[in-house]
Order: sequence, then structure tokens, then C-alpha cells
Amino acid sequence: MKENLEQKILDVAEQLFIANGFTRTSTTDIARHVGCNQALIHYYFRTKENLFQQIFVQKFEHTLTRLLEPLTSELPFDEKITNCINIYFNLLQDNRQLPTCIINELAFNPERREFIRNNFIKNQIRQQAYYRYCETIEHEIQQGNIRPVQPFDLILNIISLCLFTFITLPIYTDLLERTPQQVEEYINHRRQEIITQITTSLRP
Amino acid sequence: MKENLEQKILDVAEQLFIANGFTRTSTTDIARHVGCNQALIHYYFRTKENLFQQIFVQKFEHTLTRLLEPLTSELPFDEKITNCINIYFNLLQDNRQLPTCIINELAFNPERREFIRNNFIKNQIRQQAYYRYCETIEHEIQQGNIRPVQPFDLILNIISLCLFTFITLPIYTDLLERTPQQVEEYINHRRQEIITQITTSLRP
DNA sequence: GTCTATATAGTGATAGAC
DNA sequence: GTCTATCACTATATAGAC
Repeated sequence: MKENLEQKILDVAEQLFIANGFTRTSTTDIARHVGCNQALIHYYFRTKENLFQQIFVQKFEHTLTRLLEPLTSELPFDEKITNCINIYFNLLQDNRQLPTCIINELAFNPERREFIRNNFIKNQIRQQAYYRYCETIEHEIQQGNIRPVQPFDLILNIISLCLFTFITLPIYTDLLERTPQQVEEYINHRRQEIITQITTSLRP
Repeated sequence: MKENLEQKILDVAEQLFIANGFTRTSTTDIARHVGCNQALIHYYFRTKENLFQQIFVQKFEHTLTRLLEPLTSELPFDEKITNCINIYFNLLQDNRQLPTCIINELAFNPERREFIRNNFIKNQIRQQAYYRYCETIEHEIQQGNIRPVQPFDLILNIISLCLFTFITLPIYTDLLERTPQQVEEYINHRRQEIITQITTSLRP
């Protein structure tokens, strides 16, 4: 039963950590949802911090990779941007609470930033992908296809607009009393608006 | 000493809550920073929740008002947008951790959204300011001065870009190992980029 | 590997002396 | 109004039986 239970703890913990954050999730909580004793959580992962970090690192790694993929696709440039935003939105629609959790942990916890800095920044494959993306942007600017913009700024603009939609989604839903269907419509509306917003802002 | 101490507790609590969030701040923490006993916090505010809510509501109210002000200024339209982003950036530079705290509390705590919904949404003065802003946008669109855009989307775009800069500021600083001076340069760079980004995206 | 029991520490909150 | 002492609770983590 070992393999199964360890994985189940990971799955349940992931769900609870993402939904409620690290401090709001207790090992007792996790155990109850798994259907086992609280001591077992510590048997497999020794500390709550270990358990969290394992999940966090895996999610972070995965997200970082997925973010860079659409930037280096072989599509023509204007389609590439649209494609990129669409992929981000698809990704976010399947992981609505993840960005809030990640940003939250990184914003409030210097040690977690320290950890990420030491383990993720110097990934060569990702760096190459990023350089390739930068070259594309500079090429498009030189060709006069888009306005002068720093590649890093463009990424920030896209991520800001996409992520913010989902970070504020519970707020939007509850404060404006939206039905689930209205929320889906809102997400797709924002998706289109952001595509328009980014592409029009890039015109030279 | 009453008046002074109560105010000092409020000040210290505000600082700690904004820096670390509600769950990460204990009343013992607050007392230690104030230089008094922990029981005193409860003497003045009875519960930690009370203390937090008092600060939170005041900050939220204040922020909401400040956000609407620049949208209804008497400036010509193109200056108005620039002015608006500049004011938001000034506001954020003086309250760098506030948006993370507010969004965090609202994102993870349904009761706090419920509370905000019941107490802040139906403010008549703010609603009038918002309607006035909407009319301006629609007028500019009809005149052909800007592209068709829903007023709510424009606000969301601006807020997304501005807030995200500050929400991710600790991450940017630590992960890329920026000096304080570099961080200030980055903020001002983003300020200019966002102004460019929004204004160019509005061209018809 | 899984359980019960427990050590240890921290929390928010209250009672009561001064 | 401010303090000490303490309660009731919850948390993480570990020891040890099975």
C-alpha cells in the first residue's frame, strides 16, 4: 500500500495547499482528507515544510516550463502572441487557484524565494528558450512589425493581464454576485480583451 | 495614555498585518512590537479578528476612493489616462505591500468577501463617479478618439498592470538579485512602459 | 507501514490583582 | 488602564506498540 498512500497524501496535500495556502492547511487536515492518521503524514514526509516544498517545487518547475513553451513556437509572430495568451488562459482555467498560492508563498516568504533562486533560475534550457524569444522580438522590431518594446516587458504585460484575471476571480465572483456561467463568460471575455489589448498595443 | 496606546496598537498591527498577512501575525507579535502585554491587545479590541477588520476596512475604503478619483478628473482624455497611471504608481510606491495583503485576504477568505460586499459595493458616491467615468469612455469611443473598449475592461487592464508590478516586487527583487536602486529604476521603467502600453492599445 | 499516545510549543482569549 | 497568570485549544512532531 506504500506507493499508493504516499501518492494520495501528495495529491490531497496539493489540493489543500493550493486552495487554502500553507499556513491555513494543517497536517491534521490533510490526514482527515486522506483518511489516515496524522502521524502518517510525518512518517512519509517528516515535516509539513518538506511536504509543501516537494509539491511547490514540482508545480513551480512545471509552470515555468509551460510558460516558456508558447513563446518559442514556430508560428508567425502575430499568431504567436494570440496563441500564447490562449495557452496561458487554458492553463489557468485548469489551475485557477495555483497562481494565487504561488505568488502568495513567494511574496510573504523570503526563504521560499531564496530556495527558488538557488534551484530554478539557472536552468540552461529555459535560458536558451528565453534568448530565442528575445531575438524574435528584436527581429520583429527591426522589421518594423511592432513598436519598440523590451522583451521582458512584453512578457510581464501578458502575464500581468492573464494572471490578474484569475487571482481576482473569487473577488469578482463574490463581490458582483456572479453565477458560475457568468464567471465562465467573464473569463472568455477577458481572454478576448487581453488578446486585443496586447496586439493593438504592439502596433508600431 | 489610553488614546495613545490604542492608536499605537493600530499602527503596529497595520504594519505587521500588511507585511505578513493575518494568519502569520499573532497578537503576541503585535504586543511585543508595541512594547506592552498581549492581554492589552484584547482589552482594546477584544478579538484579533476585530482588530484586523478595523484596519482592513479603513484601508479598503481609502484605497477604493483613491482609485476612482483620477478616473473622474477634469483633464483632457489622453492626459487623464497618463495621470491616472501615475497616481496609481505613486499610491503603490507608498503602500507596496498593501495590495498583496488585500488580495490575499479576499482571495482565501470568503467571509471577508461577504463582508466587503455587504458594506462597500453600494456606495452611491462611488457609483456615480464610476458612471461618470463610463460616460467619458463611451463619448471618446463615439468621437473615434479611442478603440472600442468596455470601460470596466480598461480599468481592469490598468489595475492589472499596475498592481502586478508591486505584487511581484519581492519576487523580482530576490530572484534577480536586484539592489534597492535597481528596484526603483525598475518601478519607474514599468511605470513608463505601462503608460505606453495602455495609451498605444487605445489608439483606434 | 500504520496506529495510539504524547511531548512540546504556540495560539487567542479571559479572570483577576493592582 | 495595565499587568500576571492561566485556560482551552490547536498545531507539528516524535516514541513506541502492533
